[in-house]
Amino acid sequence: MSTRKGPTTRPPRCLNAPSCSNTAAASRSRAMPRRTRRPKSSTGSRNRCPERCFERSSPAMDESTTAYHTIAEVGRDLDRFEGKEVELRGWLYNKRGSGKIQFLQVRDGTGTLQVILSRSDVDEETFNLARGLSQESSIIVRGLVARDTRSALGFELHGKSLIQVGTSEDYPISPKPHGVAFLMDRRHLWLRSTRQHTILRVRHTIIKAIRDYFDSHDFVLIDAPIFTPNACEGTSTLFEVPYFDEKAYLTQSGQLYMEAAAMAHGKVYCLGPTFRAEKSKTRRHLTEFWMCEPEVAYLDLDGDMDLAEDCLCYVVETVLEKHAADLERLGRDVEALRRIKKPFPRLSHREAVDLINRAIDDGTADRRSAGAERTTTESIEDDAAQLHKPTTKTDEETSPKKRARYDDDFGGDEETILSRMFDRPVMVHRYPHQVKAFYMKRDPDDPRVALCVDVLAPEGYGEIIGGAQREDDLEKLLERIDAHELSRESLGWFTDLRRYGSVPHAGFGLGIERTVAWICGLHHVRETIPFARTMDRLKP
RNA sequence: UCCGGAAUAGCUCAGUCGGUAGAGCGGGUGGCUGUUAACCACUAGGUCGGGGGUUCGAGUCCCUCUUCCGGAGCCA
Repeated sequence: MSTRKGPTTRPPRCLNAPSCSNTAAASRSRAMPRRTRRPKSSTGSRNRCPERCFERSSPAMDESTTAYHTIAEVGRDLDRFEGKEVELRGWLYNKRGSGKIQFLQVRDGTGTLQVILSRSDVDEETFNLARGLSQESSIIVRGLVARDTRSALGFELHGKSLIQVGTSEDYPISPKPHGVAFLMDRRHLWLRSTRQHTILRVRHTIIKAIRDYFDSHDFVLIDAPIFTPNACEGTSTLFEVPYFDEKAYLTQSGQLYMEAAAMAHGKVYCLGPTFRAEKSKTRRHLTEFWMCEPEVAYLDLDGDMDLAEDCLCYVVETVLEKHAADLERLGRDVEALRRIKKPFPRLSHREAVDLINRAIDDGTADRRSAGAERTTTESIEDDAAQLHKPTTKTDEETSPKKRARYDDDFGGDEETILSRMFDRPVMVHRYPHQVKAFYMKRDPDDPRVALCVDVLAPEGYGEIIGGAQREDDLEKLLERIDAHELSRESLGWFTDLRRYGSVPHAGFGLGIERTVAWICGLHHVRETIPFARTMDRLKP
């Protein structure tokens, strides 16, 4: 929907264009919106729709002083709008009132505003229409903008007229807490709830910040394919799909393609969906998730860590600038986010293992998982209710003391312990090579480890970035391919990159959903993506 | 796949020792001119997840299946 500032200057367009183009039957069959008050207008005959649909009588369609605005627009420029009449188009979020006054909470996508309808200000038909509105009815309201300290936004609207555009009967998500399964089944509606609305707006900002960061550092966006002929990393389970007469797989990483692109453009990144068919059932796993993967020619591991650190700081800073109040409302400890500043601690895997084991021995290891103190329920209001819910107990006093090992990857527990020791992301580098992907370069100073890095978000959130310097030597790469029992032939294009002007290069993959969960302080990644795909959820 | 937990009104839940089913919210009706998850009164709403068993009697005990939730492994 277009938004206009100031009075309408171009001819208004019928919102309902398809059904207005003289398809009388279609138009008649749809519920005729109830219009209760014809706004005074002397030029109402212009732009009339040939059918008797509501657009022609909508206040917006008349050339009056009232223009259509969003709640955000009004809030941004309150000095200009105060005392002016505006029109809002949105949905009824909640309603309270008496026989003489009605308080409508109207959301329009940009915000939620209270509209007051007094019996003394409007005609009876309008007042009764307001009284009878149900949750999520779509409505168009006109009224005067007024400052008021009783409003959370600092202003409200004194309604003068009201049109119901669409009805909404038995809206399932009532303004009370619901269970996760119930809400996930109705994710298409849950998106409208304040909390979910806020989270997806923060997600938008995070993705935009990531793109802005790379764009402003001379990176080129290169889109990686979704269909791939073979496993990129060989370890994870892939989704297999028929591809004409052969089999294809949904990509689990754009990484290899980014290596090719980096040899063409120097600095590149991709940002797209990734698919893993692993049967993971945890709060940090999805079968379909989004990843940003930068790749840079002539970059070594230290440079790669610099890049990851700088990028994350920019993203956090940007989110804090735009969403500090939103994060507060989500229950996020904003001060903890403000501490996310360079430099991030850098530990070798070996040092990290020692640190973890010392903590386990001292009994200071904190295994609680991130966000565990909160339960996942939701009301349509901000999650004040959630914060008052009884805490769930998650301390695992009985958990066996499993010590970290030099020759093995971290488990979730170890990651959690480590990430709780620092107030900013931790970069753990040089993991044992045998637990890492074939394309990672071995450390020339210690062939037991790979030149790789995992960035663990603090507060128990764990891994949000995995990166590495890539093996640029043809012979060594071929050895790795054989050792991992991958096909030299199908990776021929990839090994070509080492035949024709190979250079040191590095990159990483940043998980969008885990980053959103961390920044928003969420318990589970399923709330960070509009329509989560998990092991046992493909709907809606 | 493995280990735990759960399933009762549209939703969130309670239901004691095995004795014929409860609340709040939501819906409906009425009341209230500044409400903030509004409030007050009245009202409708149930195959207690499916199947089997024990018992005079099962929401409650046992077996089984299904679904969901949490966790592990793997990973971003």
